Amino acid sequence: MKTGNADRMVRIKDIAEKAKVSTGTVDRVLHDRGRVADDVRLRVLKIAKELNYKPNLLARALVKNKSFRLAALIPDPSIDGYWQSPKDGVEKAEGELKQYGIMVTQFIFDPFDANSFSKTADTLDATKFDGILIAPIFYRQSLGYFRQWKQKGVPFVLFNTHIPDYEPLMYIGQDSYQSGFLAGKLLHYGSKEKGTFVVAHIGEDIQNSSHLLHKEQGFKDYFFQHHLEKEHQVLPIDFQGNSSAAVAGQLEEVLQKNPQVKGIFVTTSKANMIAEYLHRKKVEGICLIGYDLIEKNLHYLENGTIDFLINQNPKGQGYYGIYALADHLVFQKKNQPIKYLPLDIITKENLQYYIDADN
Amino acid sequence: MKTGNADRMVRIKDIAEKAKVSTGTVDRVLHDRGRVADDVRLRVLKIAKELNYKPNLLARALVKNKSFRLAALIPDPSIDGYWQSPKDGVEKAEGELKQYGIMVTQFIFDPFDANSFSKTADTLDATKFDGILIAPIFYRQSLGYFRQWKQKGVPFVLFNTHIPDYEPLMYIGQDSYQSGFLAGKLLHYGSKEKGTFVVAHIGEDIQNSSHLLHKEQGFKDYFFQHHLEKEHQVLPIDFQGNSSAAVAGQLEEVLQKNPQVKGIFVTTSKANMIAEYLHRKKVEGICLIGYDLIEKNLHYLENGTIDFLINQNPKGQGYYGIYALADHLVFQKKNQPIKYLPLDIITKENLQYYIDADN
DNA sequence: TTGTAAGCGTTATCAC
DNA sequence: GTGATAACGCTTACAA
Repeated sequence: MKTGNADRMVRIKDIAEKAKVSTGTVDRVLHDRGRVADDVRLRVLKIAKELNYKPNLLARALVKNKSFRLAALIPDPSIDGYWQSPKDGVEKAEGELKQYGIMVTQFIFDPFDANSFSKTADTLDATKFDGILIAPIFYRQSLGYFRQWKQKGVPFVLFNTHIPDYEPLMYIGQDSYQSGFLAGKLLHYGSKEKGTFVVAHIGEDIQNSSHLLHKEQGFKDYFFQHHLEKEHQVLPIDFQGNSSAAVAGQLEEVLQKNPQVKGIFVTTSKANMIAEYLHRKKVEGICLIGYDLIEKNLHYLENGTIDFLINQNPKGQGYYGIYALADHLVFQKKNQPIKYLPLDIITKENLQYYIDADN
Repeated sequence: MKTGNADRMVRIKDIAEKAKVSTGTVDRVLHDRGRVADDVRLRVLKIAKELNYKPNLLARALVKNKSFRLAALIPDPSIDGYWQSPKDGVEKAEGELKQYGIMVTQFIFDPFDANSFSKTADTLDATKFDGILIAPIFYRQSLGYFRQWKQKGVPFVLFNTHIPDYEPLMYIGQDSYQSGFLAGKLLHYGSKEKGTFVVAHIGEDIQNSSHLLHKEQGFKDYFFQHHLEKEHQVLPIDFQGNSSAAVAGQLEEVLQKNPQVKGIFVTTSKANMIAEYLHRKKVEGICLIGYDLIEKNLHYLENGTIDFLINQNPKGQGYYGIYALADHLVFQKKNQPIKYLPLDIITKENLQYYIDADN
């Protein structure tokens, strides 16, 4: 039977009394604001440590009572529905943090247009914000802004895509390579006999999207590390075009040439396009794995055409992103530099717990 | 481009001014403390609503500065390692909430001894606590305490096992039935040819553990609902005894009698006992699914003997349990009555994200 | 029935 | 360099 430490919280006042100085002095020491004699400084520091002083975040936030303006640069969900979730997460966090003075302004750009990204980022006057959350899906274009923000001392948090240059306050998101590796496991588990697995890249500029290649590499490495290259051929394919019809045409051809295809791993959130074909043609015996719990995918997950979806908790990315900034600004907690969100394996049977309102 | 609402938070003082009364009166109205004229009451209420007043939780918690004593009734992790995680979760939450005056006293009992449970619960003087978190794994024995606590007005939160009688403040945990259903899916996906699936109950008094039966039922229903009863036989077995040796002996017999066993679903956290046998005997072609990320299971997950573990986020159960009480007591937020935690599917390849320090 | 004022722990602004 | 003191928004004695 263990009891939590019952002693009252140590306050600045306690330190002050013990050090025979005023609270103001203690505060200056604790915050390194200078203008304090060296011996006093050391004494206060020592006592603070002895007493294991922990600031009362409540009181701090209360007195600061400053409002913080955050900017969130998010791709347009009406163009790519995937981004609805991070947006929801941002708004959820905003709602919860409003009482701490957090206000979020959203800057929405076209995820398929690097220009739109730049233009939107240009309208964001960094001097007007205390922190920035951004999905830097265009690497080259992002760098310049990072440099500016760093210079101006505006902290920024990355989500979805990691760009370590210029040291963001934090990165929140996925481990692409490992998710591909996981997809390898899931397809192999479901289809152990000899066969071919297709890695389908759909509707993205592969050259500019290194995370898709990471996924592919992880997938290949699964079979490589398990010495399965002989039995299981991996066949990466770039599907051109963004319509179901275009994908269907190319897929038909692939399947004709490779009748021994046992599984398909879609590296983007477009698994529904493959599923549409498989379902319509009543193709059996091909396992299908994709990413992301978007509406269209869920439909095929529920009717059994898609076996698994790997979920990157996109809502959580937006949510924790805003929280990371708030923790930094309001509570002055320090953040870990990287937070990888779990690779959730979603199937029809456990889906409900991942789309519940408050996740 | 959408901007968060910029207006300053409405304070009690604002309402008071508008209603031409003092803050004290507003406070009394808002907290239903009576002693206030009816017309004033209505006026204040109306204005509060108009202004969309939301109390500043920070300030409230700060001034209350009351310490809350919570009791946590948890099974002994040194007897069943599973309980280490909820215990960790409780302690993590305690650490974070200490500054809000939350103190937790742990009451540890033997999970295999209903008597120990009762004795431990007896030592818990409910009048000394402001809230109770409990894993009520003994149904009959729990009821009496619930009744007492309800009577004394001490809020209690359940985790791991749901007992809706006497309306706990909240239940946090798993959906047993659905997890069995999920296990059915996973085994079937990995082994589609004709065969037998064993449902293994290990080391628990089945009659007293209705959740094990719920798991079994969910598992069976998966095959039933997919019209697979003809191809896939489900064979429930109660393994007697708690040692690996005992389990191995019984398992050997089962496998001899049923050479067509394609998968085993262990309804407890003891999958490692089955795995130990399969691994030692180098049995191939049997998929194995169990519960819970305990040390022994992880070993066999990592060497590939266990294919999947279903994780109920046990740490989260302890963590959210304490938080639920804190939200209620400190912040006076209202809780939802049930929080089902996701059924996480864990495999070797995504394990790392679920055992990371801060999950 | 209502108003006033002290105080929660921290920060920030003064005056010394 | 240092110490007093007023705020932040809310609760709660206590006074009126």
